[in-house]
Amino acid sequence: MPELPEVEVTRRQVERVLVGATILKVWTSEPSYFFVTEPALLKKRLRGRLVRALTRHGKYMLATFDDDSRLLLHLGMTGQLSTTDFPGDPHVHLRLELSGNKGLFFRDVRKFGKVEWLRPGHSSPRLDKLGPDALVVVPEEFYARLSARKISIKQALLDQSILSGVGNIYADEALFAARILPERASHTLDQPEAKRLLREVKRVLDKSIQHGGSTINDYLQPDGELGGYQNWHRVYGRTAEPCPRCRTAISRVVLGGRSSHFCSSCQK
DNA sequence: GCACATGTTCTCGG
DNA sequence: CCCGAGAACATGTG
Repeated sequence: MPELPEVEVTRRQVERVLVGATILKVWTSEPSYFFVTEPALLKKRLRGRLVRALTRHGKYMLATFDDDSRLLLHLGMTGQLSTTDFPGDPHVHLRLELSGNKGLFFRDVRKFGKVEWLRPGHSSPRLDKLGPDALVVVPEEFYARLSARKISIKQALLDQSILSGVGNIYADEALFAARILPERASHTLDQPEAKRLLREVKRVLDKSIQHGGSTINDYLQPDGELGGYQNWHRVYGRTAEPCPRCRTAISRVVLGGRSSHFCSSCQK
């Protein structure tokens, strides 16, 4: 479900109920690796806190509280934040009761998501190793980072320590738009190609945010609405369908353990 | 039963 | 240290 656009759409809606609210009550499911911070400690640290801000870096959201402690959230593969509860649903792992009769609910079927509380003035290794956000990075830095690596450009885009926010869908869509093959070695892209690729990365991410993200299986916005950008995917999930530019059948290969969809004719 | 899934992280061998 | 392949995490869908 969640790459940068889905996380940003989620952040914008959650911000409206969370910022300015006080956490009155915290409910958690049983301990699991979903909880980087143990549920018992998490409850103790969150109760009574006033939320000052909700920001995003790549696929991570970060809530900042009145005492300068923070809460790091990652949606993993199937995580979703909702402003309404899922009564009786066994996949809900965190429920926050907020002032003003509001609530925030974290559901995650596969539990690849993460919740980590950060004490004031402290960070987290997961946060520290992230590369620049895909919507913020400038072309010069993007090019420099790609030039330093011999892995495929597809794997470079997916590596969150090189660039953060791009996942499997938007990597394929951006490479198609920039007419670059996913197997191309990262360091073989020249400066104009890197610039073109970054422009398309940003264009694809922005457009998806405008459409509310991509709903492939179960992604829902916090208000329960479906995303709409899946209808604009040009190669992702379209193996063997005609390329929208040249009608060549879309190819699928596995790179870094993830499927890559591309046109072997118009991507070079 | 099998293949596959929008993510991250670790291991092993080269 | 860099790189690729494969697996692990947990659960669902087709």
